[in-house]
Amino acid sequence: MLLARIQKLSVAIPENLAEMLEEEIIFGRLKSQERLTEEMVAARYGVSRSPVREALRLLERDGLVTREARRGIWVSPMSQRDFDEVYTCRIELEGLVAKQAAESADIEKKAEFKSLLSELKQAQARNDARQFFIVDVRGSFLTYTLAGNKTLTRLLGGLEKQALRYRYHAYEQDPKIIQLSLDDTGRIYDAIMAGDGESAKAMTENLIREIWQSMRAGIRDAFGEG
Amino acid sequence: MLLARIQKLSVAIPENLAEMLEEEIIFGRLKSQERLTEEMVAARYGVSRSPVREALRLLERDGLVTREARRGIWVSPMSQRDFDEVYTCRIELEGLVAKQAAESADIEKKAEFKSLLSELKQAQARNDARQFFIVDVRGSFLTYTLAGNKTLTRLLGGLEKQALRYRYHAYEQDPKIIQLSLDDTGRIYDAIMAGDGESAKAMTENLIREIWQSMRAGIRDAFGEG
DNA sequence: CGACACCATATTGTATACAATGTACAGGTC
DNA sequence: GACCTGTACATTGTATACAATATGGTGTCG
Repeated sequence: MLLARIQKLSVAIPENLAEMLEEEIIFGRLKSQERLTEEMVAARYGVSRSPVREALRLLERDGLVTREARRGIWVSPMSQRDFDEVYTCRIELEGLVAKQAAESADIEKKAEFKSLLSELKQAQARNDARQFFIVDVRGSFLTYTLAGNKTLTRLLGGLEKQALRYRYHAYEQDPKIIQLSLDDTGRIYDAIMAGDGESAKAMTENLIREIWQSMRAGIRDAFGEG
Repeated sequence: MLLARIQKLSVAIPENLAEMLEEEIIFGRLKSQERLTEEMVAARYGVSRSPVREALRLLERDGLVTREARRGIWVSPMSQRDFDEVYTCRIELEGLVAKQAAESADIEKKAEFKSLLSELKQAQARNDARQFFIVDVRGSFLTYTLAGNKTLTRLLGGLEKQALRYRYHAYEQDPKIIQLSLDDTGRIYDAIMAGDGESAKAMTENLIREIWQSMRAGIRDAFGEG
């Protein structure tokens, strides 16, 4: 509904289902560790279990649900440990993708960062967190596209969604979190547009590391160490 | 058959199918861009299309097959571009996992590297590339286990398999490639056992970078730039 | 009273039937 | 002769029926 739709206009049922469930999970309407039965999901969306199974496989791939053979499927638990895992990986991979994006020669695509940044500012000004996150994710995907590294995009796609769960939770508790990253994000976009790969990489790593550290205690209090 | 079996003794059909197909792809019995129809695979292994579909989803997750909606499924093409993608990601993530493994306090598990190293030497002495790769992969999974980072393991699982395709191909062309990494691998194992995370990380990054560079031209000649 | 075994039920796993769609080839038209 | 169109076929996508298994409760035996 939100993330994958940016990538392609696919109309396949499993992908659409997955997108909708993703959004439910990211924005907390499906809570951590809540159980999902195939039949329930199928009934709810008016389809059979076949496409539901495939959708759940996709969510499993992206770490949003956890499956135990013949036992069932649950929304993946959140914990400080999981949060740390996601963020240590993100530091490395987001840094790499920022560098590769900066090294791209696609001037026109790079220019899109300008409008994205103003959209981010608007969303921030209106305190519209949901819109902020949506635009932020579009920025991530633009970076991925520029980097032109399908493998890296595939890996980051999953991490991004897991990370967003934590970020949205943090926002709910303290809305000013979305202000934290705006200035740095702008500087990173500038470095990418300027073709300064090393700088984009370093700033991205720092930004993610900072967000990680600033959120860490709150995550532990909310979900435990894990 | 080879890789996943190390992780668990699962007997689920889709996982087993995926393992067997993985091995076929890694060792080149299923060639790059060869088409796979669900019915074909199902008939070959004597099961219905349902578990085959799930197995193919798993392979898709790990980048070994490429799916186009309603068009079909192919063994993922190999190319220098794809090779570069896999290796730039591996440098970051394998470095990270080596560091986190070194920081583990699980002495007993760490000791397993000793026997692994001697197994590697044996395989090398006998010029048994297949065995060498199998043991090497076990070393990777031991490292992943020590790191105790499920997210990172999930990400690397896929990359590892893609990388192994290229490594086995390179071996077929020039068997001495398996000697390249043995000494460095030993030093990395030592650093992990000694708890020297930064050193393990640096050496791992260097090793993978070296392997990458040394294989790059051969990959291009064999599969094109992509 | 506790523990173990057994059975009922809920849920996932697999097989199969049917639907939708993309591809290739044949035929016709300009 | 080239290009477009329509139809047959191959293949994936979805629905449904059935099988296997894990869970929870109940009853019985020690």
